[in-house]
Amino acid sequence: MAELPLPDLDPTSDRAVFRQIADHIRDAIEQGVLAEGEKVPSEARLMQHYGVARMTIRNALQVLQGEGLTVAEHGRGVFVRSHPPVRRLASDRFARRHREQGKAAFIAETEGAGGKPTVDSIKITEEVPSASVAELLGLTAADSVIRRSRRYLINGQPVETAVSYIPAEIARGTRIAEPDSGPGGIYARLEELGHRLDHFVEEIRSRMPLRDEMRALKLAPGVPVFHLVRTAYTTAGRAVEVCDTVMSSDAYVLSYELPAR
Amino acid sequence: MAELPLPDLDPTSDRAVFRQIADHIRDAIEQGVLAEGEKVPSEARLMQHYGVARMTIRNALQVLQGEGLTVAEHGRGVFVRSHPPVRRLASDRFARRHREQGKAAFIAETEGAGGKPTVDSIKITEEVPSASVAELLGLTAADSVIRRSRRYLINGQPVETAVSYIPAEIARGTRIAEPDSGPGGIYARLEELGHRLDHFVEEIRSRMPLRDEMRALKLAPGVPVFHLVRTAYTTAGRAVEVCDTVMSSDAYVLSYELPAR
DNA sequence: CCGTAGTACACGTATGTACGAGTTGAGGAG
DNA sequence: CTCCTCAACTCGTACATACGTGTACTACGG
Repeated sequence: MAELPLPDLDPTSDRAVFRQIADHIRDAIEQGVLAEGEKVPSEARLMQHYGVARMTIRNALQVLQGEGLTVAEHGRGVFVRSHPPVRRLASDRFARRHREQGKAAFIAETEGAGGKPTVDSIKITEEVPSASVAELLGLTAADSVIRRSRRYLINGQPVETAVSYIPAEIARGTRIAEPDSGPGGIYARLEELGHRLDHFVEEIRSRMPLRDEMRALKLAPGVPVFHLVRTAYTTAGRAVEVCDTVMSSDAYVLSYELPAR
Repeated sequence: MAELPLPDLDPTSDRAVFRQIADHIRDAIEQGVLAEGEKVPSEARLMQHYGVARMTIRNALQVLQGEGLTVAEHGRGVFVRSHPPVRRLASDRFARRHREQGKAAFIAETEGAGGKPTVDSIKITEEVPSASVAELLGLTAADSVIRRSRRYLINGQPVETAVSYIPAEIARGTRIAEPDSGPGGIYARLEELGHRLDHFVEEIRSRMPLRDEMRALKLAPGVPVFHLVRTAYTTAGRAVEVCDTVMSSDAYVLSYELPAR
């Protein structure tokens, strides 16, 4: 590794030393002096360069990690985070013409982009929905739902977890309540059952992942998630599915078209 | 403050002590034992309770702060983050019927929700666009754009920064190039100039804020941002504006309607 | 009664030390 | 030549200590 030219500390500045150091390294990353995947000087080297204690260096590195700029690997070093190729989700991704090709949206898209899609951890239960799901589906406290949860992976890398809720009255006993929901996915099944889909509403939040989500999606520290809740409505105006998904934010770009009229 | 009932450490666990402590406090927050805005026991008290060094406690608190669950206030204590009321952005927010009311989208919405909207830091320049903006607008390297940047606040709290790019050929000399763009905002001006708007395309990313963004939006540590790029297209199929906005993720829920056909 | 100075307490920054644990590569044994 | 051991280097965890700086309450004095 060539010598990384880091500036010296400014003793007259009232900015904390560890912040100054974080600034130096951040600048190096943003200006490409430290490229993606490249190794940041070790804690020991930085201590020597700046003449400060190890904790000061670690504080600085922690700042960068919190910003999602670096990842520390135990025993190897600290590296500039490399961003994986992103999936771009277009607003027509659930259009019927795609569904009629016989593949679920995720599989079709991923293969189209040259990736190897996998779905695992499929679990199906019947239960009483939470208050928010019940409200979205227009159900009362007495109704129950079929809950389909699963995890999506691209080339073995988890990118998204999803949980669908369908009124049990609709889905019970159908293929929707089985692990393999068949060609075209559950939206195709819903239409076969006479629920002609009209539109979806998606609500998007962004936040830091919970502990379980961090594990399920193998997220690096400092990577937020999209939390997306999609509700499917039929032409009759009835909500027939709610899908609650959590997506790694650095695997996705969401794209929507809005009317101006 | 009543005594917070925290469990003891599990010495047989191979989970790091500071992680165990973070888990305890996180559980207390998630189960509502520690409510929003409530104070987490001080570092000194936690040291005493667990019988560990201050650094161990600080590491634990840092974990929670990185997850966006708590905020430390110098001299006061550590508090459970309270989430501000969120603005829900609907996909019809740029519909013409709203525009014709004479108010810009942001102002109308905020007042409707009972908040006091402000716009500040309005800066207007003419410059050569970046490659990505030029591509979205379909411009060549020789063309320049009018750049309108501003910051939006609700009740004095900054929630969003936005930068619009409009081809200079369209906007130069018009009210679009002036700080006060007039009733209905720049979309109304564009339509008056004969550019009838047809639709918008929004691309949404989520990531941790840069330093400047953190300052401009007064973001707490551990709060990600939405990065939204909207392109406006006319009925003639021409892109007439690109708007690049950064929004505090805990002030917004984005909502979109997708066709199923 | 009010204002202010002082003090206790809170988190922020920084130093130094020690040991644990994962990774890597060099060098020796077979 | 190959395999294995071991040393060196890396980050992870944890201890102890000190002082700085912002906050809030109390007690004193005017």
